[in-house]
Amino acid sequence: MSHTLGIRQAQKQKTRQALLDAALGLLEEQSLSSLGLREVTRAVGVAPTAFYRHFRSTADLGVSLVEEALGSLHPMIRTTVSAADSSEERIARAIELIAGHVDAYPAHVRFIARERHGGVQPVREAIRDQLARFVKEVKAELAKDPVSAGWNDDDLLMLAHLYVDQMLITASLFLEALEGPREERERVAQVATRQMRLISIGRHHWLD
Amino acid sequence: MSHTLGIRQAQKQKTRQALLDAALGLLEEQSLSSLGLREVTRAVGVAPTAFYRHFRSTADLGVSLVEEALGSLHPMIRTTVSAADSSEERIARAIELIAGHVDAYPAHVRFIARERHGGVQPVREAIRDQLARFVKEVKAELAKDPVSAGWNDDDLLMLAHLYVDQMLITASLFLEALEGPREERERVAQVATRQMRLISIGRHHWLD
DNA sequence: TGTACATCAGTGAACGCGCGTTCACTGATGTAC
DNA sequence: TGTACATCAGTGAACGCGCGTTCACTGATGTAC
Repeated sequence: MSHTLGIRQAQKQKTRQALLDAALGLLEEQSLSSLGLREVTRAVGVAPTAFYRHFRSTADLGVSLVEEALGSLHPMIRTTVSAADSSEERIARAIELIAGHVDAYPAHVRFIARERHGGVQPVREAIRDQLARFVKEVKAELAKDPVSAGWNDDDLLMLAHLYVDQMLITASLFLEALEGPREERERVAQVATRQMRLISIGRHHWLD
Repeated sequence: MSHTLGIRQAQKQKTRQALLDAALGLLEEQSLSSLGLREVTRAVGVAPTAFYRHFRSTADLGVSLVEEALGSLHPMIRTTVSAADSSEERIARAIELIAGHVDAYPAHVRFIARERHGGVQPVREAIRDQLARFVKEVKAELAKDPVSAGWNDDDLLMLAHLYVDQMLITASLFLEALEGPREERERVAQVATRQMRLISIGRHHWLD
């Protein structure tokens, strides 16, 4: 059987996760730079001082949230991009995948969109590092694609950036549409699909 | 001669502008949702209560900053986009224009990037409204361009969004590069140029 | 031009409040024998 | 298995501090005559 954590360790992890979850909830209506340690512990139902058993500061908690929000996304990004070009059907699948992720983890998506350019430096850096990894991985996927034959490194990097930024923009638009009517959601999907299509066309004629 | 403000009105405007400038400075290292009214008045050298003679709250001040940062940008955007397609030279000019604006008004650019998805709803809405105006204006410019002959409304809208988002992304990258070495700045310009080129290619083959 | 009154941008004291951080603590869990 | 000691996640009181907001005020500027 697999290794089981001791009772103490298990309880500690549970409290830590409760702090992360509570913070994520509170961050729907404010930025990390105004999030108070006491707010978070109050939401969880522990003493303010318990916070320090898990994080040095709210900035530190923010860095952990970045890992939680983006860390597990790498495999998904890879497969999405490797299938993101060529056929119309593949573009549609990629858009649906983004929409589905926003539906499943709206608070995480909001957090990343908000703090990417937010007021807390270590968190900005953590996000920037994760996005740089995405760009690198997307670039590697693109390099494998026959469509990229003859492309140089700078061109691949440029396209990888374009795809990653496009995904973030689309995710953020789907997020805004969550609170609107159903048709808003479809408008976003339609615009995003056309943009992907235009990028795909540009890609195929790049070396003309 | 032009109408001159009374001494009282002139002094009031001067204080108001000092509050806006001080806030913009303080916002380089934090988000609006954590900006304190007392911080701002302290930086200007007036009593905290003076703040209320000009703004209801820091959120209100933020909305004024949005107007200051984006309100005067519409003519620039229009001309940039109407010249943004077709030749390589025109793309280069557009990129230079963005780089120049970031150099001239880094704090304004940072503020918009930060608060576009930030924690203060009225400010997010003010930015969203201004960007929607940009999209509308860009779309109108694109419609005039011979390259857009035969394009339907949705396609024009999609491309207008793509251009506006691309400008914001590029501006935000130039901003980050301001603190780095000279070569970083040129790397950003190079990537942005190639992306504009790819979009331009996609645009020309859209109706193939 | 001079006078008397109105306006109003900025003042300064006062308030109650929640903040981050410190500290010595408690008691359940873990470990050595 | 039982016992004695160590660990350490979470507690609760206490601290000094800066916050947003209120209020009655002052005195320079504006206006009416």
